[in-house]
Order: sequence, then C-alpha cells, then structure tokens
Amino acid sequence: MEQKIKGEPKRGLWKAEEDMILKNYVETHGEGNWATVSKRSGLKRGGKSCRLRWKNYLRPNIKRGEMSKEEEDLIIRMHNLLGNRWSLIAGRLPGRTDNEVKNYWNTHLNKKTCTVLGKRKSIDHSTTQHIANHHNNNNNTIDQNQDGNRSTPTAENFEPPISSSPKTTTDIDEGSVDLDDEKKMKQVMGEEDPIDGFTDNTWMERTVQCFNYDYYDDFELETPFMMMMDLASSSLVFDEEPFTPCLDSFLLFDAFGTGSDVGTQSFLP
DNA sequence: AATCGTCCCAACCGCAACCGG
DNA sequence: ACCGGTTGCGGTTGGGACGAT
Repeated sequence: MEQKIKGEPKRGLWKAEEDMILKNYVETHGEGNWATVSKRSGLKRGGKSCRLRWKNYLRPNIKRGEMSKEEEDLIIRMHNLLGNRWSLIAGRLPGRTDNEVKNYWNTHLNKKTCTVLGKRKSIDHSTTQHIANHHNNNNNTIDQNQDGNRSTPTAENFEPPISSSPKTTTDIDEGSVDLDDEKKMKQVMGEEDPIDGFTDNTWMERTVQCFNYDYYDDFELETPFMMMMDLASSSLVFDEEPFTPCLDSFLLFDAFGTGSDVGTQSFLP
C-alpha cells in the first residue's frame, strides 16, 4: 500500500520545482520505492504520479519533439503486428515512452489509418494474430482449394479466413500457436529472416486482415471490397483507390517490391 | 476582445502481473 | 498456496493552446 501523504496528494501538472526535487531524489537514491518517494523527498505527490513523471519526462535520454518519418513508419508496422502494446512498441523507439507512442497513435496515426473509406475499423492486432493462427491451422482457405491446387483469391472466391462470423475479438481462437511478440518485433525491425514458409498468399491474407474491414460482420460488404488479385501479373487491382496513402501502399506495395518474383517476397523488410 | 469548438498531450485511474514473506 | 505491497500497462480524461467566428 502506498504510504499515506498528509491530506490528498497533489494532482495536476508538475511544476519545475517539483521536477527538480524528484529528479534530484531519484538521481541520489535511484529508481524504485515510489511509494516512499513523496514522503522522503517532500513532494506532495502520490507514488504513481512520481513514477510516471520520472518515466515519461524526467528520465535521462528522453527524446522529445516530433516523430521522424522512420519512427512513424515503425510505429505503424509494429502496431499492425502487436496491436496496442505500447510499451513493447516504445521499447523499440529509443527515447520514446509508451505514453508518447500511444498519444501519437491516437492523435495522428489512428486517423490516417481509419478514416479512409468509411467503414474501415480500427486496426486490431487480434486479427493479425489470427492470421498467423489461421495460417498454421488451416492452409486450405486461400493457399489451396479443395483440390489441392493453389487458388487465386478473387471477389468471387475469396473467403474470410474465419469460417463462421466472429464479430468480436473474443470470438477468435486464441489458443492457437502464434508467433511470439519478440519474433514479430524482430521481423519488423529487420533483425531476423521473415517467417518461415511465408508465401505470397500468406502475406496477402495477413495484409487483408490488417485492414480489418467489416467482412467479419457482413461479408456481403456494404462497402465494396472487391479485391482482385492477379498473381500471374504480379499486380493487385482494387475497385477503389488503395486504402490509405501511408499505410496501405507501405504494406501492400512494399511487399511486392519492384520485381516480378512475387512468390518469395514477404511484406516484412 | 470575447466566446466557442477542437485538438493534443500530460496525467490519472483501474486492473493485472510480479515479487517477497 | 496465500497475501499484501509494488510496479507496469493500457484506456480515459482534464485542461491548456490555438484557431475560427
């Protein structure tokens, strides 16, 4: 239990004096024991507040200011793979805090990736997680048709990877094998070879899932999502403009690269 | 100049995980 | 195994800044 501060702990924005006191205290005594910091330092703040202030603002090597394009790209990629795992994402952005990444996503990136094309929902990592699960568990959906032949997903034959119609993330089978978060991060960071056995259709499946259109809810699609895929000519044809300027081209067309050797390309760098 | 609305970010809250006794 | 204290995480909110009217 946090040690009681006489009266209510002070709240609201931190003043420069308070920052100074906390900084001096932590530099002298080290991090931890936040519950006692307020008492011993003379700050009238709760332990949580002190910890947060240190972690998000006073700690050395905190980088402030605008996100670079590289950082933004990385956040988008990581979020596609990990979802709202802000601390994990922030861990890969030196000097950035989870709070900052979260705020940046909510105020800048979420809009970019969710407002184009009306029915687009927020990106949900459970869908990307499901992709890996699905790919492990059921290769027939897209990679192969019933005859064992590779089939090309088209508007006519493309099926959502989930046979029933789960509407919520809780409906998704979470018991299946999934790539662990660390591996996913390494892939995004280009620190490791792409997922073994990743095929053109796998990443396509994965990419489509990332966009998380409403096809779970009603695959008839009020918003037309007639995606035609022509692997033979290495091109994707949408009946509308590519989904978003920043994310979709990034995921889709990075994946193909510039060559025609689609089959071995992964969308991971 | 005053008011209103919107945006953005720092800070708070609740919960879960972790840890030591 | 249980319990109490601490820490970490992600969602939410309060309020300052700023532009529009």
